[in-house]
Amino acid sequence: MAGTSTRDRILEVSLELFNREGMAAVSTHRIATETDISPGNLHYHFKTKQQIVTWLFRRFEGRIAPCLEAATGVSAIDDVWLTLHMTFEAIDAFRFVYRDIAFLLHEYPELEEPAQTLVMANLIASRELCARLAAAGVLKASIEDIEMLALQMVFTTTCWFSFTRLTPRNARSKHAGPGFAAYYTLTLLSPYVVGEARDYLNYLRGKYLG
Amino acid sequence: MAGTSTRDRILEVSLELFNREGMAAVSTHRIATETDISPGNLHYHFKTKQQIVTWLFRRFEGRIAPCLEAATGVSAIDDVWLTLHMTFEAIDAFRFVYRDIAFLLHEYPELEEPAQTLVMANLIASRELCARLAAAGVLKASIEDIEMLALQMVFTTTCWFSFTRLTPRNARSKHAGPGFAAYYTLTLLSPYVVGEARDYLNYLRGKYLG
DNA sequence: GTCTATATGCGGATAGAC
DNA sequence: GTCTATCCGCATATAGAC
Repeated sequence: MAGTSTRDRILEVSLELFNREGMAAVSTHRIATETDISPGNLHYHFKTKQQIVTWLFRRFEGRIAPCLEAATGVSAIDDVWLTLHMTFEAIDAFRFVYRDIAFLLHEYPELEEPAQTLVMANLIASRELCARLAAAGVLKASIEDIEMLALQMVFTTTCWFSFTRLTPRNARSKHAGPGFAAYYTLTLLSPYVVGEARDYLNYLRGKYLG
Repeated sequence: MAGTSTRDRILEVSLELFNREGMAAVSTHRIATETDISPGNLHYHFKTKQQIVTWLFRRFEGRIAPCLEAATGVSAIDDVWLTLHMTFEAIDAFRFVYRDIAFLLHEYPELEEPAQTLVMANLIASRELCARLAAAGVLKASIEDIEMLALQMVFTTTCWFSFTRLTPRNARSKHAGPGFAAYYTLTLLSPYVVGEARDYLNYLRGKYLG
């Protein structure tokens, strides 16, 4: 942590706390305390709590962008697995965003538009991903199938980690990581996968269900 | 509204406000005002805000229970559509529960166990539903397929309405209702549906994608 | 059961010294 | 840049009269 600016440390600590306890439950006093600075100093760097949230959201956008980029370049199932894993790791690192998204948007309405734009970008990328797989003969799916698959993928990437919060602790350890999330998403595609790509799916199935 | 007790009116107004603006954003003062009573009177009926939330949660459980019951009695696809529709209507009527579930559980940890129990009951019911469809020859799916399908159904029923908040307004009007939610869930089953049951799916597809 | 008035505390934000 | 001290407002919860 030495060498990093106070400003960065505030953002890091905030992210950590927001992820763990939720944005609503973490006060600015708390952030200051855990950063080992005074409330006044915190206010020097960020005039409002909203500014902290907004900065973190921008970082989230920056972290997700290359994942979506990668998604539009796939040509095989294991590419998909990789990009899904990347994406879920990014979302996991900023899980406070989708954790209670309704509250976040209610509190800071300015984030509604960028949040929706992000989801829309995700939808477009997912659609492209499915279309490419279909073109490559990995997927056998109609236009309508692809549309629904893309929607399923976006829904899953945005909401999965919120859902794991609702599964009992023992099951949660099994479902909580980005690995299972990626596997889960792949199973959405699996009924449409044809040819030797199935082998890869079966390999993953053994890994996550065995 | 005449004839209903003040206590019931408080619960109704709270539900309405919680659903619309989120539990965190609605104060007890606000509830009192909208119920046309004083804060003191509110406190006479419910000592704490938590008691209101807990009571509403119990009502939610009561509303969901028959839906899960119905789910375990299906034998054809249109039964599924009916029970899904029922379920989504129930969840929609109490959408504040899953709206920011992480916040709710953080604020009132006593609800964590009942909430997880509810999700688990939903999972068991979904599993049973899929198994019955498979036994009836409507679904062609392995044990592992059924396990994942059940998980997909639970995930969708609990998180779908939170997700719709993230789609832009024009798309939202299309996706927001219980009808589309039920259709979406059915498409998760559709790749496994065999025989004449497909006709029903195509009928629904025309209705929701056309 | 219902009211008015108020206690109490917390969270966001700020002032001003160093 | 960083601190201490503090203001302000809101939300929960309560007291006590009617």
